Formats: sequence, structure tokens, C-alpha cells
Amino acid sequence: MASGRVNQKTRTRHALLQAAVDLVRQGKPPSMAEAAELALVSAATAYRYFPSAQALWEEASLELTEPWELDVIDAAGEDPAARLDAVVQSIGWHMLDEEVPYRNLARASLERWFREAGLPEHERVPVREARRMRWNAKALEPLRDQLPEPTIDQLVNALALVWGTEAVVVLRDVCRLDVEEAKRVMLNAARWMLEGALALTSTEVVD
Amino acid sequence: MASGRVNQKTRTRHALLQAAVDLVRQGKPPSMAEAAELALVSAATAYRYFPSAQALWEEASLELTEPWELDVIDAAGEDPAARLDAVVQSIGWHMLDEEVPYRNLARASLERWFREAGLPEHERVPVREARRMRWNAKALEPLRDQLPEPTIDQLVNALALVWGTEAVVVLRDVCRLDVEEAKRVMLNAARWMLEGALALTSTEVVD
DNA sequence: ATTATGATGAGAATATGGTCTCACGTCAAG
DNA sequence: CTTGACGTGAGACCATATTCTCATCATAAT
Repeated sequence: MASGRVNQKTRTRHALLQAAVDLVRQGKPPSMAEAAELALVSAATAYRYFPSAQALWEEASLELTEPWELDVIDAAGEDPAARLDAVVQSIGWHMLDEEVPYRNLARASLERWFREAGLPEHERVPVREARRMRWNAKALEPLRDQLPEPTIDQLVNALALVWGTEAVVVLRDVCRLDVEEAKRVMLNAARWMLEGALALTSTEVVD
Repeated sequence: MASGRVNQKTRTRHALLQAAVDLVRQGKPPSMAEAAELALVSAATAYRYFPSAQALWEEASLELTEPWELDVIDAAGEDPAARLDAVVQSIGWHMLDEEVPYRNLARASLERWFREAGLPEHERVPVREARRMRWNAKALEPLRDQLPEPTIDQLVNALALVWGTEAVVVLRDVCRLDVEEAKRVMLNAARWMLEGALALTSTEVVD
């Protein structure tokens, strides 16, 4: 027996998570009290399942994230540009359509940096698992024999600048674009970045 | 008479700000109490000058920001690439060297977005004054007659993705690069973006 | 130097986020 | 069906951030 009363526990957990998901959707700030109330659970119990409102919000946001499959890329063919387009148009654009949860994740990781800033190197949580990098790498696979290894690595990193949560924040808050304009810029930025890398690769690179 | 006792007030204000600046430099989390103590001022007084610890920290971070002059750009000559390099190498790289205050500003503006998310359109603070855009626009001025207006606008926005606070966060946290690698990628990303825009401008643009 | 104005300090008061305690009721193994 | 382990609720409790109150003291104008 794992430990009696498994159903009860998963039920409460789901109720809490679901409540948090609803609140996140509404852009509400993290609040254990509010989530607990909505989940018809006492605050004390809520804290037994999630260490803090932040944590709950973060998990709820993750819940609102699409579980993209790497297939989209291969489905786009062998042309790196087309593959990159596919990534940006599916994931990148989706982020622009669903800003809130992604902003939550961005905030969470930023906050974590400050919290752990002064701490010893060990005793740190695996901050972010950069899914983004995998997508970029996968999209650029066909370039393996056209570009030198280090250039590809740099390009993968550079593309991480162009689409993703932070890009959403930049395009919306800094550039003050509406969602449609932001999508256009994001896509063009990705295309330009790739094209530029291909064009400049022979000449100057690095500082 | 503006309102007696002006000196006294500016003195306390400066003391507080200076204390906060020191604490920000050390990466300390916002704390009115700590800043007040360091400034030899009571907490109550501190709150008379700044509405919250967050606000004080934000202003202190702004203080640690370099007051860059647009001159750097013209000094780089007429070549857009060189002008862009100048911007990235001065401002962008500086941000990588002085992460803390910039991260503070990023966090502050992100938090503000959430705080004001549910609010009526009016009653909002002018969130961010995008200095970044001005720099990019200025750097690209020589392109005025080579590229169509809308393309330049898009490029200005796209470049905002490549260098700036959010770019610092991406390169350091998501890509997990050390400062030197991050500098190289940031510079190359900017160069690629420009080159790509020049190369693709005639063919496909926008979605 | 005197004084009225207004800045300040100390600490009480409030709000909020999170922890702890313990009595209660329920689920599941027997 | 019984029963004991275990999840839960209610509220006390603590810590921190911000506000309030009022007495005190410094400063600028006289």
C-alpha cells in the first residue's frame, strides 16, 4: 500500500491546481487564500500541498502551457527557414496569444534568481529547463553540414532571444505592439536572424 | 518660497537613495527597514519619501544605470553595422556587466504589469519609456533611404529583442552562458539581424 | 534670538503571507 | 463493522510590510 487515502489527496491537489489555473487565467496575483477558498479547501491544507502561493501559481501557469511535440518541426520539411517558421508560428505565436501564464513563468524565474542570488552555488534549484534551446537546435538540424558547430550553437542561443517569454514582454511592453504586430515582428526577426547567420557566416563572427 | 526646509528634504531623500543604491549593488532584496537604517533615518520617514520598498529599489536601480549619450553612435561613423556594434558594445555589454540593477528594473516592470492587469485602461502609469527604441532608430538612420519605412520600424523592434534587460536574462538564465559568451552572442545576434534584414528585404517580409 | 511651520522618530496599529497545533471525522485494512 | 492512521478545518501564532499618531525637534522667516 503506497499510503492510504490516495484518491482524497489527488482530489484536493487537483481542486487546488484547477482553482489556481482559473485565477491565473484571470491574471490575478498569487494568493493562497483565494485559491483555497475557490477550491473549497482551508488555507492550512493548501499550504500542505504547495509551499507558497508563488509555487502554486507557477505550477498552474505550467498547466496552461501547451505540451508541444517536436513533430511540428519535421512536418515542416527540410528547409531550415521553414522549420524555424513552424516553431515560431506554433509556439512563439501561442505565447503571444496566451501572455498571462508565460509572464507568470518569466516572473517566477526572475524572482528565483534574486532569491538565490546570494546563496552558495549548491543548494540551488535547477532554475529553468530550456525547452526553447531544444526547439531551436532541432529546427536547425539540417544546417549541421553547412555551418560550423560553434556557429550553430551561437545561432541557437541568438534565436532564444527572438521568440519566448521574454520576447513577448519586449514586444508588448517595450515596443508596445499589439498582438498581431508582435507576431509579425517575431516571425521576421527569426527569419532575419537565420538569414543573417547564413550570410555572414563566412566573414566576421564573434567579437 | 517654494516650501521651507527644502535642503533638509533633499538631504534625506539623497541619503535614502544612496543607501538603497548600496544595497542594490549587493543584490539585497527590497527592504525599506534596511535602507532606512543604513540612511540613519526612521522607517516612517522613509515611507514619506518612497511609497514602497519596491519603488525605492527601482529608483536606486535606475540610479545605477549609465546615462548614455547618443553620441557614441555618430562617433561610429555612417555604416549601420558599425553604429549598431557601437550601441551593443557600449550599452548592451554594460548591461551584462551590471546585471543586478537591470534585472531589478525588469522585475519591477513585469510586476507592474500584473498589478495593473485587471485595472481600467486609464489610471495606469507610463510603464516603460523605451530608451532602447531610440537607440536602435538612431543607429539605423543611415538606412533611411535603403529600406522602406515599415521595414525599418520592424527592424528597430526586432533589435529590441536582441539587446537589453530581457536579452540579458535570456542569455544568462535560459542559455546559461557566462558573461563573455553572452557578449559574443549578443553582438553576433545584432549583426545577423541587421544583415538578414538587408538580405531579405526585397523578398519575403511580414507573414 | 524667537517662533511658527513642518520634518522627524518611536512605537502602536493594521494587513497580509505563512506556520503551527490540535480536535475532528473519514477512509481503508482487518 | 470496527478501528486506527491520516487528511482536514479552525484558529492561534509569528513575521514582515506599511500606515498612523503624536510628541519632539530643526529650520527659515522674522
